[in-house]
Amino acid sequence: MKIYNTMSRKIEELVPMERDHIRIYACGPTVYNYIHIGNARPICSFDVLRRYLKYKGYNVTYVQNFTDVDDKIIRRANEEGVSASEVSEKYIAEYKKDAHGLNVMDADIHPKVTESMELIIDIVKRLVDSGHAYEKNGDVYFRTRSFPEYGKLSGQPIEDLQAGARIDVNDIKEDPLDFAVWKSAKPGEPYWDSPWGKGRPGWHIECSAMSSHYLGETLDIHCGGQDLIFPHHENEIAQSEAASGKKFSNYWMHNGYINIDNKKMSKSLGNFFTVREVAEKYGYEVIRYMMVQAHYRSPINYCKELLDACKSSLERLYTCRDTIDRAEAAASDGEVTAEAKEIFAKRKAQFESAMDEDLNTADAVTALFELARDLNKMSADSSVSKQQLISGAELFDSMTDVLGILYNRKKTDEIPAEIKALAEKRAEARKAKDFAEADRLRDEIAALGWQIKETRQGTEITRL
RNA sequence: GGCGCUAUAGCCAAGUGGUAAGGCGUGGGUCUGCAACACCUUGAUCCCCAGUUCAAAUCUGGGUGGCGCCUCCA
Repeated sequence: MKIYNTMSRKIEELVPMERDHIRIYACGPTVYNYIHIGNARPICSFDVLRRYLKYKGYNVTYVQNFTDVDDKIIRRANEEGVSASEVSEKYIAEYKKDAHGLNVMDADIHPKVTESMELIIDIVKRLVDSGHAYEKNGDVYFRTRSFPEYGKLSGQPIEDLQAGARIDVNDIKEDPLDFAVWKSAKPGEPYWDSPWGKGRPGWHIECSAMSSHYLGETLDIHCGGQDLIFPHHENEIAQSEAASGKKFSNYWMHNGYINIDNKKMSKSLGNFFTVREVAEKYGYEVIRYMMVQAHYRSPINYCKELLDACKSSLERLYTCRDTIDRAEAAASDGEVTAEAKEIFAKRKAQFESAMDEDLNTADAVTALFELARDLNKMSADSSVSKQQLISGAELFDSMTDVLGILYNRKKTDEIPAEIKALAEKRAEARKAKDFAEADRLRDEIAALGWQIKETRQGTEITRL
């Protein structure tokens, strides 16, 4: 399989360090608010990566941190008059609700900054000892010029960075390019004891510390949003490689943005929609589908029209899947025809070659829709065998599992006796060709929250 | 100013030099009491100009438009 490596700016063959094992580190959220749609993108995109690697038979170790100490968290805590940890704990829980709603698997390890202080202090110590960092007034700064390759991920020559940099008023630093790896505690802030006094970690150092601890000094893949390329990932590379002397990550993957009116959605611009509010209107799965229907590196322009289209597309897939089940229940035993085998093999190959090419989920979705059409036709064919439908459904399910969609299939809920009675009355009315009465009963059933419709395999009653 | 991304139908969106997937929507049709679903069908000289080539959405050069990053950000 191939993936686009931001470091080389090329699509490369993915070669793991260990043959069957892939170690992935994904930058997780700073937990000071509900996540917005833009935050949901890397979560979903890299969940698909993980699912596909597993589908391919790899053992995946996936680590995603929670940044639970940070200026924004502290500010929020002060605004609300609660402790920083109350804020972070609350939003970690809310994050998990959203992630689960989006059908995102939990990471194998979800380290928190507050629980990783020893690791962080240790790496800062090593950087100070080796001369890559220095302490000033209780702060510790990374000496950026001590890492000559600085800028290699973002493609920013170090001189241009300096020229274009927003001027930092902090004149404590030796060089404006230097960045904090440890910050001394200001009054009222949470702090930890360190060799440099009471303080807390800078933003970038946590990922260096946690990733190497859980995954080793060299990662297979490091992922995150495009806006993390600079400075976050650039700084991680500098710190990690300066500390270990080894390559930090073999591959770098970055997802594209979600835009609103063609402008980047971000918390700082305030033009964001939370996952929560969109999910209330459309359901989580429409969001998930929206992520998957485009390629992960392309921008997505978020709008109502897109959500509506995604919702309809998803319904088509659900209808197909339900139709297969009904047809299967009605079908009799028999062979999978050679023609069907050929169709299934073709769709499978189509799906895999799309996914192998830098996770082209847009093309993978095409394979899924074409399979859906094939299966709709088979389901309508009265001579189709049970085995053939089962085999098709298995393929269909394996694709939707990789994409992480169709996870809300309605269980055949128990139909209340009241509804059953009304449905029966309607069936009699239809038999007697009293269609006005039949339609009235259908409306009555709908008013009670149930939907009744005719299918090729008979009348079906589902919850609205 | 530096670095980079992008331009494909009404909308969304793939596309690996050989003559444009898929989805949504629209119009038409088949099926069904109706509806819904499904199936068939309806649609693009691929932003502009030049070049390379037997052949360009695809490669090269030059425009134009849109977007992002350049120490808060997914």
